[in-house]
Amino acid sequence: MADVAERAGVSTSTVSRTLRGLSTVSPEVRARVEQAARELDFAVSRHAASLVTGRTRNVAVLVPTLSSWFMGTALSGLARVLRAAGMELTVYVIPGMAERTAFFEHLPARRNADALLVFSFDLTDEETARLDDLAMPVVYVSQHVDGRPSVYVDDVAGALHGTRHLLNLGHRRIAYVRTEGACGFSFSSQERLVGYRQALAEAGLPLDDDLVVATPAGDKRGAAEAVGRLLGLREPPTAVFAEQDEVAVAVIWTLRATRIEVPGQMSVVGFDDQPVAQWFDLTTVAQSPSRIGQEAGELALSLIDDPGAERERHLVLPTHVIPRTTTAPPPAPRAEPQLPPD
Amino acid sequence: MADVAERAGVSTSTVSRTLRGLSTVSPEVRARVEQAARELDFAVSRHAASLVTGRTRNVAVLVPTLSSWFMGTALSGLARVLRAAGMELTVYVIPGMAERTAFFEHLPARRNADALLVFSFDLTDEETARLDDLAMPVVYVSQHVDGRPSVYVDDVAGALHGTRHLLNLGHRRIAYVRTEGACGFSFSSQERLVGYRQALAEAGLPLDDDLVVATPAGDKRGAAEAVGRLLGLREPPTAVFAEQDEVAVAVIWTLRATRIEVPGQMSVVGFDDQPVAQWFDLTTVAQSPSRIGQEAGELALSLIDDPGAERERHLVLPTHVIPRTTTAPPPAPRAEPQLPPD
DNA sequence: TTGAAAGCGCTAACAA
DNA sequence: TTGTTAGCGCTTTCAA
Repeated sequence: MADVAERAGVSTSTVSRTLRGLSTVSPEVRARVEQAARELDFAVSRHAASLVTGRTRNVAVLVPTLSSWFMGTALSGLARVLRAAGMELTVYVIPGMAERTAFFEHLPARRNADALLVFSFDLTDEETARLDDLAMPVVYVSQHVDGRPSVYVDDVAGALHGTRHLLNLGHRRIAYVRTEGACGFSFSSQERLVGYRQALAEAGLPLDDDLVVATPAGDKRGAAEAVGRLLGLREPPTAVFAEQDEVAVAVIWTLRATRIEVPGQMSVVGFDDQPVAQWFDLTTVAQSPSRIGQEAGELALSLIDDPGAERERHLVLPTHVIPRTTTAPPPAPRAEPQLPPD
Repeated sequence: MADVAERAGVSTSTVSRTLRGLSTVSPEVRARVEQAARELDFAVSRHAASLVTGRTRNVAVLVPTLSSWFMGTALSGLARVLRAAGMELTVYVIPGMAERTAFFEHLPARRNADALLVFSFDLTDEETARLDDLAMPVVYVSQHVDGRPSVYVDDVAGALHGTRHLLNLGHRRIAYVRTEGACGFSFSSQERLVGYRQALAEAGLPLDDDLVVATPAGDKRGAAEAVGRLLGLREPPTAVFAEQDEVAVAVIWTLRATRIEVPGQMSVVGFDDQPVAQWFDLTTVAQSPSRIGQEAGELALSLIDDPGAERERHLVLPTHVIPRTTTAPPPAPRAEPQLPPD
């Protein structure tokens, strides 16, 4: 910066003021400084700047992975609003327990970011408490933490509507396939199951635990086992509500391999509306991670500007059912022996 | 840090030495300092540290998007090696031309990162030159830039082997479906087409431009048009090599909707081995973005430590064909009128 | 093995 | 409107 100042024949303060766009610089001087900065390819050191301002112009995110549709899409949405605000994005990827422990022990984001967005973790109270004394706004995404700003999709309503869609088609035996082992995502998982149960209760149907099975996400083998359990029931389901599209697709795969027609003999509903849902023409509950990322980013920015505001703001985003071709009315019941035809 | 020093009854220099793991600290003092740091939840300000060391312990990446399988997986691999090295990861998402121009104009990474990884862009010479005087190592990923460190998959060989697989099955009319409009990814795109042509040339087959069609990635409609053009040829293909799995899936979708059997009447090969390839049981050329990310990260770290080394290192990663159920020998040719049977 | 002091590159308060 | 000066929180000589 001293170089720029010298070349423009001004002091470093003036260079600083010019480069930050402060209005207290005369046009001629501004022009000279900008010219000099361009010629010298000068870029302000954010480090030096934040040392004195205390603001880093950097937002940190904590994510379990980068390689999922949800995370990729959400972070793209977030990145857009941060870029527009001139903020940078630092990503902490915490795939397992060891890394998680290390992160919470050292909290490396401390003093190195202006805000932290925590995605899709099911935090312990202790971990939440650690984040509380981080001295920066923390926004919880895809989870709700009481008394802290959170952005999430209405999983309960989504599952409720998806299940209702099946009920409205006439299904009475509806299974729920949840994911297991997807530690960190268990939050949405719980909520969706609640919505499913709520729909059944509404319809006056009993909750049959045999109809709730689990499988690791995206695993053909596990899905086959889960479907196998359902098909082996005394009274098997005529429809399946899957916690995620990937699970729905695995279920459909298994059913088709067994020559069980979808939706002829079994209807399937997913949750997400990932690209794969289109390829399978899957009826699904759509959510918009990109919107989630965007809203979370905007909330974080507003908290940075005014740490008092919206401290307890919960933003609940909507979902909507997209009917496609994997749902239909249940097959006609088999002739029931005890009732003579006509 | 002053607080920690006071609490431990030492100078800030000693705290600094302790926290950086320097060996010139006596065990008792080290214990006291670590204790104090823990009690005060102290984390070093990277900003202040880098101001004096000149190293930021931060690696920047430039990516066109975060919401693709390739990027998500590659960045996960990269994040792993960076975390192990105690480096942080800053992501610049540059989805369009406007953002790209802005990035290259200001080069915000300058002085704010120790290295830059540029993913999947087809850079102009001018842009490359800009990056050259960034005063930090720049690693090019998924592209080769002469004389600069690059990490990429052997797209030519991949497409060559994929096409050969079709040739070996007996196919002679093989179409190539490329993506268009996916600006920034055009590099791999070109290379794969080269591999395809090479395979045909090897087999002594003519290059028929009618067999090369384009479609926007992941677009059902566009794929239908492209497939339509192929099916309308005087001599339609019996197999399709698709530049990416997503395109292959769209092609299969269209074919099946038209009651053209895959692989009975048309074989299809993809490139990537994304999860969707499994769901479609797609024969494909597999690459490992996670490995790419990892290697790129390691290369960047080594360049940071020793800017002289490996300055021109090109790391070319292998691919392999995964045969699944979308490829088979071509259908028996129709009876040819001019030859009497037997 | 430890401490004192200088200074990294910037911004902010104050003076001019 | 501009310049001078102090100091942000560290690391790094250099001296002890």
